[in-house]
Formats: sequence, C-alpha cells, structure tokens
Amino acid sequence: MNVTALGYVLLGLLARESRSGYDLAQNLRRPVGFFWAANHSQIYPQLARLEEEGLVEHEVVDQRDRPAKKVYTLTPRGRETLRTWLVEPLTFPTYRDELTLKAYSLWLADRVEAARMLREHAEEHRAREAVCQTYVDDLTDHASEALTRVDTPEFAAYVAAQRGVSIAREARSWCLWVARLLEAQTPLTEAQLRSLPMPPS
Amino acid sequence: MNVTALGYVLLGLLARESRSGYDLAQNLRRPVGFFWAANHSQIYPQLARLEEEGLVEHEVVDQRDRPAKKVYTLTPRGRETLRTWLVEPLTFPTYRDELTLKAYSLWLADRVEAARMLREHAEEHRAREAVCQTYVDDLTDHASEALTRVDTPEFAAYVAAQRGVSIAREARSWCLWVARLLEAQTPLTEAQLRSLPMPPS
DNA sequence: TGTTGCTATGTATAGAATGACATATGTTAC
DNA sequence: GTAACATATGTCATTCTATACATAGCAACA
Repeated sequence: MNVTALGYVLLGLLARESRSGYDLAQNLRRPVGFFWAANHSQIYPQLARLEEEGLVEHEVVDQRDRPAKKVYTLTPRGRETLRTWLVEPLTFPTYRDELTLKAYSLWLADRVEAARMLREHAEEHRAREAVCQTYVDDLTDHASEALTRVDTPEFAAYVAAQRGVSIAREARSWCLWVARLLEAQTPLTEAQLRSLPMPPS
Repeated sequence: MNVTALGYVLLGLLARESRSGYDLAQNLRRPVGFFWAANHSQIYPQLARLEEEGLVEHEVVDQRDRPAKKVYTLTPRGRETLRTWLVEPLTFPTYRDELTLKAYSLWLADRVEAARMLREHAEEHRAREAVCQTYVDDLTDHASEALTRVDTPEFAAYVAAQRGVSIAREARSWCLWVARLLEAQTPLTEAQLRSLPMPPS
C-alpha cells in the first residue's frame, strides 16, 4: 500500500465528496492547486492505482447533456489510509523554491531588470492572496457554524486558506523589500538592510 | 541549451566559487538545500550535461591526503545563461506544500495526534529559522561592507537567508495557531479563529 | 454543416528525482 | 590488522512528472 503524494491529494478531495477524474483535475488547478498542482494525465493513472489497492471505487454515471463520467468514491480503507498519513511526519520533505534560488544569484543580475521581476512576482502573490482571502471570507460568511468545530471540512479548508494568505503575504513582503534594496542608491544603510517586515515569531 | 532547475542551482553555486561535485552535493544539503535539495546521484550526471553544453568546465585536481577530485568552473557562457535566467519569470512554477495539503484533510484526523504533529513541525521550523538566522548574523558581522552593495555574493546570500528566516517564522506561526485551535475546547470562538498572527501586508 | 468550446477519459514519451548499488582512497581509532 | 568514517565519483532501476498526442460526446452558434 504505497501511496504517493498525489494519491493522498486525491484521497483528501474524495473524502469530502465523490468526484470524477475530470472534477479532480479542475480542483487541482484552482483551490488545491496552490498547494499541489497536477494535470489530468497524472490523475487518471493514479486513480486506477488507488482503485487497484482498494482505496477508492468508481461507478460509471451517464449524463444527459454531457459524456458519461466515472465517479470515484473513497472506501473505508482509503479513509483509514488518509487518516494515518495525516498525523505522520512529512513523508515527502523535498522543499523547492525557485525564487529564493534566483535570489541567491541576484548579485549577478541587472539591477533594474531584477527589481522588475521581483515586483511582478509580488503582484502575482497579491492576486493569489486575494483568491485565498476570498475562500476565507466565504467560509466566515456562509459556514460560521461549521468553523466552530475542528472536525468539519470547512474548518480544514479555513486553516488551509489562511495558510495560503499567510504564505502569499510573506512572499510579497519579501519581494518588495528586495526590489526596494535593488532600486536604492548604494551604499545601502543598515536600516535598509533591516527593513524587512518579518512575520511575528 | 535547455538548462534544468538543478542546472541553474549548480551554475549559481559555481558562479561564486569553483567546486567539485562532492562539494556541490554538500552545499545542496545544508545552506542551499533549504531552497533546492538534491543528492549526488543527480548532480554528477547534471554536471556532465552542463559541460556538454559548454556552461562549465572541469579540471582534475590531485590531493595528497584525499582522493583526486574534478573541480568544475563556470564558463563565460554559463555565466550569461545564469544571468538571463535570473530576471525571467519563474520557469518551474509547480508549487508543492505537503503540510497545507494535510491541513486540508485535518478534519478527519485525531485532534491530539494532529496537534502533536503540528507542534513537532513548528519545532523543526524553529530550528531551521535558527540556522538561517546564523547565516544572517554571520554576514552582518563579518561582511557588513559587502552587504552595502547589491552586486556582491554576500548581499544575495543575505536576502536569501532572510527569506529562509521569514518562511520558517511564517510556517511556525501557522502551525502553532492550528495546534492551539485543535487543543481548544469547542465551539471555537471567532476571536480564536482570527488569532493567526499574519505577516504585514 | 461546420467550427468552436467545454466535458470527459485516456496514452505516449521524454525528462527528472529517489534510493539503492558500486567502487576507491586515505585517516583515525581500536 | 581491521573497522569505521569522510572524501570522492559514478551507475541503475524505478517511480514521478510534464508535455503533447489522441479520442469522443454534446451544445451553441454562425
């Protein structure tokens, strides 16, 4: 029973609601895609593997105005597998951050171009923050009851969306700080170097 | 001239100093590994590919008390390739965060076990923050002159290390927030749900 | 009738990453 | 002597990922 990271993503979505592979692919674009992206060519084979191991089942559902679909449902065994994974230490620890990677070689770059790149990236994170904040607000407005209990899907979605907001703000804050340093006159002052607003420890 | 992310990592390290594959593998564990991890079985073939494309060169260096090594050096063409990549929009956009992924299914988990997992993870980030802060402090203490100019390797290392601190604090802050919610008595109050200390926008 | 577009499910292929396997030199400690 | 350990470089098998290719139903519109 060797489940991959993508496998757990799919189990997590199916734990909330039964879905088709196509639906799962959509979910792995917008809401969940901020944390784990994948496209349909990975999802369909992965679903087949999960079914082989008895973690999901599917049922063909005919539709009137659309092609038929395979609706996948989590099995009790799939649910247990997911529950176990949740509280384990991180299984796939490889962290990758291309932006910080570029930062590490920033001393070679054209100052003006680099500042522009960072400001563009800050803007992307502003947009991402807005999307995540929308999820937070929707849950606060329309599911305030469910949010008071930690065993609801809404609660889990809420803390995940807050993480999205938090990560986007951190990234944006850092991008703008570096952009300002690149655009400032040298020599930089100590105050400028210390001017990164840090999240509270 | 199709350079992979790992390729750029290696070019970025070699731009600072010529190194052997073994040295690069060490660097991709501790300092740079926080942003891009890799092991030697990827590095050696990658170096060969970079050399084929004329971005790096190597020279065999005999050592008295150790086995001989291949010291790789960045070529002018490699330097240009790196410089170009730096200011491009992100080329490898896939973002993956296993922790937020787990959070999304947290409603299924055992509260006590989940809180323990999150506190363990917070502790890991505290340690990571300390390591990154050490780099920041070292640079501040021993390279304050170089930090005033943005075209020094020290400046780039400084902003990258600050990012490490920033990311670790954000992660720790969020983990402890969720752990507190899981350990609190239900129903949760609105104040508790809003109590995540956010990095400034 | 044809074209565009969304739904829906797959395969093929090439590249990348992981972990295991494999080898060799030299130092230090027992 | 030999065992453990750090340095040093590589390969191999398997798995994972990304991109493109491929097919098909149905609706809306021109």
